[in-house]
Amino acid sequence: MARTQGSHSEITGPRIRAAALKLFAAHGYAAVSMRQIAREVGLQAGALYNYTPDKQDLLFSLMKAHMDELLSACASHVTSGDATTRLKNFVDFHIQFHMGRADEIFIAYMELRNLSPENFETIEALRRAYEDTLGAILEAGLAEGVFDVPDPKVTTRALIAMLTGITTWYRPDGYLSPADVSEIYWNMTRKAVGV
Amino acid sequence: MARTQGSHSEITGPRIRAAALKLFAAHGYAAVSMRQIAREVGLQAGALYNYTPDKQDLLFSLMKAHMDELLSACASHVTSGDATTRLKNFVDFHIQFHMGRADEIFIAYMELRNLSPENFETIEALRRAYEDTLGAILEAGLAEGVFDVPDPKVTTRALIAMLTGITTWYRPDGYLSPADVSEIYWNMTRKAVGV
DNA sequence: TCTTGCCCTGAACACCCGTTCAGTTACAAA
DNA sequence: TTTGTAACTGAACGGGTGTTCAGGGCAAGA
Repeated sequence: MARTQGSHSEITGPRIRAAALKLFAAHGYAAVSMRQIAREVGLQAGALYNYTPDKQDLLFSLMKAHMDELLSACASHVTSGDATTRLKNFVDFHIQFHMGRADEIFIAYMELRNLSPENFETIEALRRAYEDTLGAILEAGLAEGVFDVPDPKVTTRALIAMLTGITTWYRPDGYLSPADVSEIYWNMTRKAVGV
Repeated sequence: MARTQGSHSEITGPRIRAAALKLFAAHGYAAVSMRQIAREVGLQAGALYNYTPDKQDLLFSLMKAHMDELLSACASHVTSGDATTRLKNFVDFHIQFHMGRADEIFIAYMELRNLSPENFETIEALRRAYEDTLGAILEAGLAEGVFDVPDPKVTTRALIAMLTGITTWYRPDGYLSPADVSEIYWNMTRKAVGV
């Protein structure tokens, strides 16, 4: 046997990425083998190398794609308005974006240490860019004189940690709708920055 | 060669645990081999099995010890007083306790998925117990009528995520002292619960 | 219909894994 | 000084690792 019936790169490629994402999130990058990923897709391990140069790059490209999507989606949702409006937009966006992407978030935060130094630097820069959009909102609120924030950098990290924590406990079949969660977290955020 | 000079279980045991803690935190449980841990301590891999039945138990006992210490220290620091006082005590305690234990915190949150199901349940129960101490404080504040918290369970998770996030960015050689951090986070917490 | 090349298999490469154990040595108690 | 045992070595076990590659089957274009 060699090439199998109905094999197409435009189908197999995404299936490999989806399987890798799921398995990395469930068991961790180091604990998942290329053979496991291949089995999940119904291939032999060697076939994966038609789609990725190596395992490291598979992880990196998943993380990079996630961060790129995050940044561009953020840029289009959190645009103009006064600082308070933009803060609310940011909170709503962050929650909505993260809620449906538990696996991606898990990997983006947990597997940083399994990236090669250069790859780490790339992802880290994107993460900082995302943090900076919130940081800029807090600075703007300070300039407008509406926020009460002693240290915008620290507050940024505190808020992002708080908001991202949602992914660790939220379940769609729980008693809270996404809108409920958004409201609770927006109120905490709002009060924390003194609005 | 066999037994080496100055070899003592009361010395080697803690050294193995310290090495495992450091390496697990740096590279992840799955990515660290028993041979790496042994090399760090200056032993052969086989010698580790005088101190742990297997690798899984080494991880579990590190996490268990951390959680036990956390709970007992918390119980002795956050005792009596009104809800606001206990909340401040909790925040101060959490920050102070977590600041010097970056490796332990990292493992306790990141390596849960590498625990066997029974071990996971044990650690998870301890984590819930810790969360419940904060939850009880929020409930007490509600009962006293001093906190403005719509959902104590969600607020608990939000606050703990926010506070624990400190370990991901705080560096002792930075521009902020532990007291500075405590003050910033206490103010955010205080305002978030409406005091 | 024939040919080109993409997609995949299956075997192999060299190496690392957790764990076990017979054997050896340093030390403490008698 | 002798003896018992705790502490450790070094080799071995079966199996898994990421990755490469020659070769073969399938589908699309000429």
